[in-house]
Amino acid sequence: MAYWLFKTEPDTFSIDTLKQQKVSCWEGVRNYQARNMMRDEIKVGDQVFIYHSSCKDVGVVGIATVIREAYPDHFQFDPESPYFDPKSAPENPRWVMVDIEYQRHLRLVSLKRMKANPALAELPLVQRGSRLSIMPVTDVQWHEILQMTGQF
DNA sequence: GCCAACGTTGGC
DNA sequence: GCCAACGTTGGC
Repeated sequence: MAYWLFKTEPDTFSIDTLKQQKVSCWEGVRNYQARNMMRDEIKVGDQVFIYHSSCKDVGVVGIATVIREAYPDHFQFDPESPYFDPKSAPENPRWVMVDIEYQRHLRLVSLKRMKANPALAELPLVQRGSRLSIMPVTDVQWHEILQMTGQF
């Protein structure tokens, strides 16, 4: 079982939306590094921190579980979708998604606090200018962030 | 809204 | 395969 962090803009899709839906696909990842992790490494049962970006309270806000491994993201074929990719062919889909299930909210762990924690210096999120939308989290980092919520 | 940092594209 | 130009991301 591995740990991950998924970024989302809460104006588009928030932890509250996920809680309401209970289960959701994670569509719209259009970055090769992030795609490769979904395609090759993310497994059913993996644990995911949900992170809110581009908003007032930037940081980790909750936990979800992976319930379905990579399969084609159909939005890439939908011309009406903002995630449409005209260069992707249905017989050879370029982009994939996974499904996750809501687990619980966490008390916000802000980016500011994560940046200030030396134990998280290697987290891609904290390293200068990283814009990865999906990134691996080590066991140590996972538990450190959980500790920072003060809730365990 | 600004802007730094990073990814992608395309000409050569 | 290099690299300059361009587009996007995301914190502030």
